[in-house]
Amino acid sequence: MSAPTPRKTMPRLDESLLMPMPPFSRLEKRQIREILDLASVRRFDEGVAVFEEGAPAERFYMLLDGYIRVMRITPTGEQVIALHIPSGQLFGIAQALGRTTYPATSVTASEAIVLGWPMRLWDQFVAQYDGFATETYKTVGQRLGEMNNRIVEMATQQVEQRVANALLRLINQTGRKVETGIEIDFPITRQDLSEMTATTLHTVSRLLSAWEKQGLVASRRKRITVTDPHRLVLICRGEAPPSR
Amino acid sequence: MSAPTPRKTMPRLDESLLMPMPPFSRLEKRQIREILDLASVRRFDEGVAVFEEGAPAERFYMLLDGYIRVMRITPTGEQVIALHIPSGQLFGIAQALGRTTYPATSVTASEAIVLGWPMRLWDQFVAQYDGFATETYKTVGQRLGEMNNRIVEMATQQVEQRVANALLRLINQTGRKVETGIEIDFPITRQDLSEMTATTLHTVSRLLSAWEKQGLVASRRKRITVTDPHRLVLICRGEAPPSR
DNA sequence: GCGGCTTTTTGTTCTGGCGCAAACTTCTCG
DNA sequence: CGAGAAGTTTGCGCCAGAACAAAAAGCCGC
Repeated sequence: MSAPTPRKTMPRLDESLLMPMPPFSRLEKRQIREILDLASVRRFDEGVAVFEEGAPAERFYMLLDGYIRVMRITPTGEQVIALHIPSGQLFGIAQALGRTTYPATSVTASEAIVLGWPMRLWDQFVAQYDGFATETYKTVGQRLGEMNNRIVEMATQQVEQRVANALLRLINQTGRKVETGIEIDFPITRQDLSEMTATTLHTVSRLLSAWEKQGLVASRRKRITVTDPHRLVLICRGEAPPSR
Repeated sequence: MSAPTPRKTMPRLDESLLMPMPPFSRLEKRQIREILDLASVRRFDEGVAVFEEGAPAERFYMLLDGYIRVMRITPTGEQVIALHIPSGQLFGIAQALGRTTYPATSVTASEAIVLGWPMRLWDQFVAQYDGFATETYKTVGQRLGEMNNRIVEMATQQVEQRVANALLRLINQTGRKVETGIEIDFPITRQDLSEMTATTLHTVSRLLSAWEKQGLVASRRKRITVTDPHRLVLICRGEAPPSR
């Protein structure tokens, strides 16, 4: 799996691309030019690994477009999805946390455009560019908080509430408005959802079917639209009767 | 609960106390003196909150002696223990992750001695003291990794394996060698263990009883000694027959 | 050494959701 | 357009572990 995507250095990226991204937002055009000139650009197909858990952390990345799925695989082959990263965020920033290997695998959840820099530039970026470190650690803090929430959820909530929570988080972070509601912006299977919520694809399928009957969600193959987020919130708080 | 412990500024701490702690290990005696002179020292009884989740993050801390339990409480009152911090580590370092409130509650798991500084000194420490930031983020990275592991564990392992894992982690990080094995260095109840592993105190009690019969652990009220870590490792890998 | 509190143990019942199995639907690609 | 692959739905039985219940053991202060 994960066929190596051919390196493809695109013509010349415009500075305006990086301007709105938090780690670079305080920089001047000139500085962003420098940074861009040091970067390599690659396009990845959906479902391809950018880097694998345990590999030496040789590069760090900025997701320009698409979505990244951060996952871990157990010795017995089970997969657990830790989180999804939307475009505009850095990832693979092991160095920032004193690590020399990647702690998890990053797979593209959709087609994606990725900037990459050699890890040795990290300290340089931190030292040279104002706000780079602060903004980066803010992101780390958010991810840490999210993981914390997941632990609490998994420890205290029922499957139904966890799945509702996962859906809400997905539409908040990666939702796209459509006529009928909010759609998750990348292809996602029942299996994926089950790997995010520590359950089975069967249970997720049953829940989604039930919700669809009640008009909370609509789904096609690999696509999920939340049509009534409000009632989903009630479910994830346990304030609605179980859907099965 | 958590009666306010009277502020007690101790006579004058010696620089050698802070020398071996990673965040300060690269500093000179003179610098450590400066840092110590800015700190307030407090002793906390067991089971007292140093700060509460959601409170404005006004200070950051270094645990000089004892153990800290980091926990979160759900709206319905259930408690989840996120991790234990041994002495020599910083905690309450919200600022480092761009937060303005504490993300969790810190309670002393034993009597504890704590140094504290106003949060406004954080940026100053980072800028002024070599290695302070690096070492701190290394700790953050470790905690993040640990939380990650817990998510994977909770998602893929059975209760028995999770409890075995929790015990092993405890004796690794906070174990003290005794004649019969390795004892967890602070008082810990079945209830606590269940809050670390997302189960009930009843199930933990049954497991510990079974293990005690098999000679893996020995326990008195609030004290647990692991007498055969090796076999516990087998259990947490699922390579041993279930103990019930 | 006695009363009350906290912690632990043990028994019994009950159920959420997993495991297994099989059919069905939707996409893809030659 | 037809075959195969990938993804989804649904039914059924079972069991790990929670919920409920109660008693026993250990600890503390007076």
